[in-house]
Amino acid sequence: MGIADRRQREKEQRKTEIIDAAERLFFSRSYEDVSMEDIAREVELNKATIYLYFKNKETLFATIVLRGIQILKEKYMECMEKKVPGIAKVALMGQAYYQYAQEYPDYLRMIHFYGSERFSKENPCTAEIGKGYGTCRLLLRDAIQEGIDDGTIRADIDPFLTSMYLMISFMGILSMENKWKLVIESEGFSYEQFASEFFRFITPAISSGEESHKIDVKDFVSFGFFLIEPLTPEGKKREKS
Amino acid sequence: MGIADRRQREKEQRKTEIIDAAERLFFSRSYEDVSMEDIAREVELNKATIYLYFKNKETLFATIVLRGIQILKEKYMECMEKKVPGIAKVALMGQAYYQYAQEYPDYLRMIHFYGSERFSKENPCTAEIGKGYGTCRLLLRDAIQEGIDDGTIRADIDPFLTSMYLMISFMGILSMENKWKLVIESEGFSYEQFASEFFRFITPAISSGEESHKIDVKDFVSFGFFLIEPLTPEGKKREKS
DNA sequence: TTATCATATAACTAACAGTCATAATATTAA
DNA sequence: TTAATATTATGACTGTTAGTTATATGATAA
Repeated sequence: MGIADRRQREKEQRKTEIIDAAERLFFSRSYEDVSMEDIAREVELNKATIYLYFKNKETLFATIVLRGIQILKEKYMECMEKKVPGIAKVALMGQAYYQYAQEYPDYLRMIHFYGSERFSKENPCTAEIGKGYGTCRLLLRDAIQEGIDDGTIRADIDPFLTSMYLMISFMGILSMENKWKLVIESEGFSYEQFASEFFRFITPAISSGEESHKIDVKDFVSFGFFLIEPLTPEGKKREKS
Repeated sequence: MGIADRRQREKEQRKTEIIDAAERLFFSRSYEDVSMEDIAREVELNKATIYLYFKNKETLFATIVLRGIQILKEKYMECMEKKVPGIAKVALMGQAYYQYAQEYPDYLRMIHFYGSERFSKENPCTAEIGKGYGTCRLLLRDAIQEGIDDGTIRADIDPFLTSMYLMISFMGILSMENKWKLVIESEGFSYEQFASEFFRFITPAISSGEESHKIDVKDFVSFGFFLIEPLTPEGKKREKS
């Protein structure tokens, strides 16, 4: 069985080599600007060989997207394990998304591109990606439920709907590299401010508002909150004015 | 000058015919699934003729997107003219976006597709589209400012940032036709509930909370609020449970 | 040494965006 | 009316790319 094993290993390795090569190219250029020929050249194989390992270009792309989703999922799971009130877990998940966007901008770009209607084929990866993202949202929902139970999150919201709203907001706000970055900067805000201020904006929508459970944003800065830097009392930090 | 005038008119008309034909196709099929040949066949012209009127496929697509943006812009301007408190204008704009998504799902789909990184070329339409969307956001910002001034919106938020957050949320929530529709429905919610409940969720983040200015959501239902149907007191309307 | 099988490839097809030389048609000038 | 000119339309083309196929290579097993 040793030989068959080795061949299997070699096959997996080849596949990984192809993914790695494709990733290098997709990280630096757009989907349309990377041809299968380019990838073949990068991995030093014939184009047709790639088709022995991947059904098509979409599947190869999706495989890389899946890598990216797995990393995000792990970040979310870590948030859930923290021993903090529910609302803090929600905040941590917001921060996790932000950190992810900083650490893996290319994965995030690919994830969002894959989300566009251009891809919605029935390749097995798509289901896997959906499941990965779904897990993140479920973890967020669980965190919200915890917050409702421990009194830090208002009890009249639905955990599922709220997890959707927050997920969509996170995604929208942290999707667009260059899309609205220019608009934000032209108004005298930094991208960090834009992201961090969002949490201050959304907090009243989530928080139970109970004095006894009230959480000071500054508390969270200490353990790495969504807020990158403590806010001034009046909550404004415009650079120009 | 009559002849030159007529020729100009005829040229404009041809252009419109091409746009109309392309629109019919792009409404029913995706960008990639509509070829320039298809459009040529639809408008009964040679493919090369289309290139006399439009630089390329992207520009033709962008022209249709621009049509869609104009309609949205008009909706937003109407909201701004209403004689209601600032927070109500914000709500009306949320509702305008929802109504738009119901009335023109195909335009909305095209708008969002055009927003993906696939297009970011320097064709003049792109700038025009950006300006159109920008106008909507500016109107929303103005409504927020009005709300701060009249005391219905909390004064510690920045109108610009808040307009960005709300715009991104509206877009995210109303973008995805089928993307999360299945998820929502599998949880026993209707798409309408999903959209309307969002406003109830977000209100505490915007509202000044001043008792004297407090606005009852039911007040808005009467003049066509974002909320499609009055919510039950506990704010839950799950169909299954 | 030879048969078998998986892996790799060169050469191919089909589809599409965009171009160009040429043709058809309308306008102007004689 | 007719010839010259400008405008609009077209068939046939190029170049590129995703994906396929028939064939070759090389390792393993008999």
